[in-house]
Amino acid sequence: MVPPTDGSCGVRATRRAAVEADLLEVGRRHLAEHGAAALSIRAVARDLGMVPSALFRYVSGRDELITRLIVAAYTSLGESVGAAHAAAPGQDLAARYWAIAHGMRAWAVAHPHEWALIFGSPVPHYDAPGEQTTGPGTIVPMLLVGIGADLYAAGRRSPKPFAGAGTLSRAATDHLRGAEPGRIDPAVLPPVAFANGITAWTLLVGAVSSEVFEHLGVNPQPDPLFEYAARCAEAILFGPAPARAARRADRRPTDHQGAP
Amino acid sequence: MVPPTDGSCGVRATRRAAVEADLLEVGRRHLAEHGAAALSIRAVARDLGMVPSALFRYVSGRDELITRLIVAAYTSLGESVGAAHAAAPGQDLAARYWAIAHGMRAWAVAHPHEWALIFGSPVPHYDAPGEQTTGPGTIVPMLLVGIGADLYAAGRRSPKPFAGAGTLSRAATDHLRGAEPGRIDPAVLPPVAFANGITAWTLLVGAVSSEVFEHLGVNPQPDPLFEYAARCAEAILFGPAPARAARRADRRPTDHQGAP
DNA sequence: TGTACATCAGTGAACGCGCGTTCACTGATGTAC
DNA sequence: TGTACATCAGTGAACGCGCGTTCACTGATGTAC
Repeated sequence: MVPPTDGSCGVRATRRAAVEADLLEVGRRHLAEHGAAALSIRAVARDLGMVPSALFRYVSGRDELITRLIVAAYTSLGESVGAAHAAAPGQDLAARYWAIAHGMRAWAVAHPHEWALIFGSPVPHYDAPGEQTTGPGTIVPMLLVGIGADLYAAGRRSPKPFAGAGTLSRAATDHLRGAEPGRIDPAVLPPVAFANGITAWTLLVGAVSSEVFEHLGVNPQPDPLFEYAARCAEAILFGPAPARAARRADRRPTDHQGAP
Repeated sequence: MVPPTDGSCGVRATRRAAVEADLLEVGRRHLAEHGAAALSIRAVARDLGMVPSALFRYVSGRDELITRLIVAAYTSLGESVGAAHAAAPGQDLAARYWAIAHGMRAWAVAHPHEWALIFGSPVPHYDAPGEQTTGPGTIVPMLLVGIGADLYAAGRRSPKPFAGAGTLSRAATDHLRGAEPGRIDPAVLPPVAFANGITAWTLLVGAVSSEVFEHLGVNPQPDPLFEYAARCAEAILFGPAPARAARRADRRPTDHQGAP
């Protein structure tokens, strides 16, 4: 038997990988149960059956644990929504949009505290390291912008809901566009398409947050409110086309509305 | 000199009122500096030059202090936006809308932690008493809905951006409409107008939160992005009218855009 | 006007708690020869 | 194959901290007679 010198297997490496996974898993559970501000190394260690100081073998401190959980949350959201988006037929831009909208909401309802971690107020006493979180954080908005780009590239619609949109500063969007170089070709993406994608994203995030955080009080029947907001976001992304939107709106309810 | 028996003046009443005011003021400052989760009775007492236990004469505990700050924040936002809204000419519905939109953003930028308190993730270990916060929390969205109602009452436009909007459940909106009985006459407010007001509100909150919480990273030039989102919200509220919106968009930048 | 009592604001000490992080240590796993 | 050493995971005690809340108390303010 050849002993592996790279440490990729062996008892130590295996155990370490297992503990690393457990650590994230338990961290996520604590997040879900107590929220981010209450996340404590000691409590996580307790649940792992370890002494608190042992965690410092895996994590440099509380902040790094939070950072990992933020990245994990963004990644989880991105994978979940990305899978739904990929399952939609590529040519049906509206279907791709609705896969994203409903995917976002479904993930948020299933992981409210993780949603709060990434879209709620910043965690106190924690400075987000932008370079680590910006990438995974832009996955979903870029999917929306991508739809706008495909729309534009196909020449099917020039997304110009507002004449004044041309004044939208490039500076305001370039740092986002540059977050994941190569994913979207700037040549086929006019600022207006970009702005529409981001604004649709903003409305969707707002609608989901409103529901998850109960901004409007406890809503006994949240489905119609979200569906309506999502339809407005669709109109923002695709440009104003009342006839098409109306047709879609009449078709949707049977497909997508939640339980009675 | 007639001694007042109602306790409305006198040394004690005067001092008590002063301390009550100081308490809220210091609480607000701590909120602004450290955030809601880190708000502590001991720290506030320190800043008031008091011993921690003294605060229990004014507040039953930490939760009540937070509740008061939440109500104060909602009220401050409502008064600030309400004043801007009232300053706009009543017949110019668009001007009223833009007063609200810019008022919200200005207040949020000036009070980011208070914005986070009411629109960010729920404060850990704190259960919001709905009955106290629902009222002040609906002031601003009701202003927007009010514009929709005026629009409808004036017969200037029937706000029906989506044919499917009729399916919007009354159940989902009635508990909101009932939050402040009498403020808006349900007879002149069809569900669609209500939904448009709430959705515009949702987008505005999302846009402001995106800026304040830096969801998209640090944006070096946030003005155009917000203006764009706000214009989309305007279209949601007023119904799709590209020509009018375009005219408005061309006029706005000089009136409303922020500092160069 | 004066006196006796009630109310109340604020003190200071103490309670038990959980927190993040450090440090020297033990014992198991891996490695070089 | 066997031995000596290095690496590393996890222990257990301890550090100093701030927290919310309680309690008996002092002294000032208000009130009734």
